[in-house]
Amino acid sequence: MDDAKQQPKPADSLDDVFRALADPTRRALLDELKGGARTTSQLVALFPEMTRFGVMKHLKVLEDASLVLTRKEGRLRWNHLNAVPLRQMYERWVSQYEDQWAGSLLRLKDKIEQNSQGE
Amino acid sequence: MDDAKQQPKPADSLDDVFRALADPTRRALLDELKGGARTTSQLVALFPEMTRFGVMKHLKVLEDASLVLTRKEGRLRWNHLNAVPLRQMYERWVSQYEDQWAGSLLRLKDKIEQNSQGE
DNA sequence: TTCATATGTGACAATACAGTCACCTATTAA
DNA sequence: TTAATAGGTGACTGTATTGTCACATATGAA
Repeated sequence: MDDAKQQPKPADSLDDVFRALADPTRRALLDELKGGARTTSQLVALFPEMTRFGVMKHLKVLEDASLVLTRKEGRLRWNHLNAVPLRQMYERWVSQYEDQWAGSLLRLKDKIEQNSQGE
Repeated sequence: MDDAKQQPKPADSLDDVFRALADPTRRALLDELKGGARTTSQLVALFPEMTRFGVMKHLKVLEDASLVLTRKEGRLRWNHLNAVPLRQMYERWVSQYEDQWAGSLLRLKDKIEQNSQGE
């Protein structure tokens, strides 16, 4: 009876962030940016299996989600990783109390797998 | 020439987790589970805009991603939230050093928005 | 056993998304 | 100015995903 029946998705506040992270190519882009800022062309060169437009579209999705911040310098565009949305996403379900044990479990796991702390 | 040309996605290790979190309904399910374990029927009752099968399919995706752990008790299935994959996902891009400032920025943001720590 | 409740599953339709094409603008060097 | 490089965009197609149906299994109560 109400006309709001075709509402396709609830879409919470961090929707852009989650959708951006759903694609493995975009995650790989963030992996590259973790090492430092990159220009768009540098990123394109790192993904030869995809066209330039494909990479740029992914960058736009990441930028819309504020996961990537950009700064123009002449005709170059430097892409930076922004960790704040990642933190917000994480804290949505993990309170600072639970944080303790989740972090502990992971550190234990890492310790077991690495079995040494060199490097 | 090689027959491995149709590989559709890179798909890193946490792929299931990211894909599971991409859907707002699944995130809403996790929101409910943050308050404590729920049976499948309880969750179905909380989402009247979707069929039972829809909810169960989402639960299966979450379970495959280890974001939800289940325990059977008679004919009830209790669904629990598991925060470990969330932590892994977060730590992929945020080292423990960066963790400092990202967390600080967020706490600052919360402080500004709440403007009181009363609660 | 019989019935009701809670859960599990294969096949299907509508929609959303990833990736591509061709074409365009802006900055730098000669 | 001309040429080369870096970046930007609308429209299209194949595939993946979401949400639905009907049907099936398992546990608990009467």
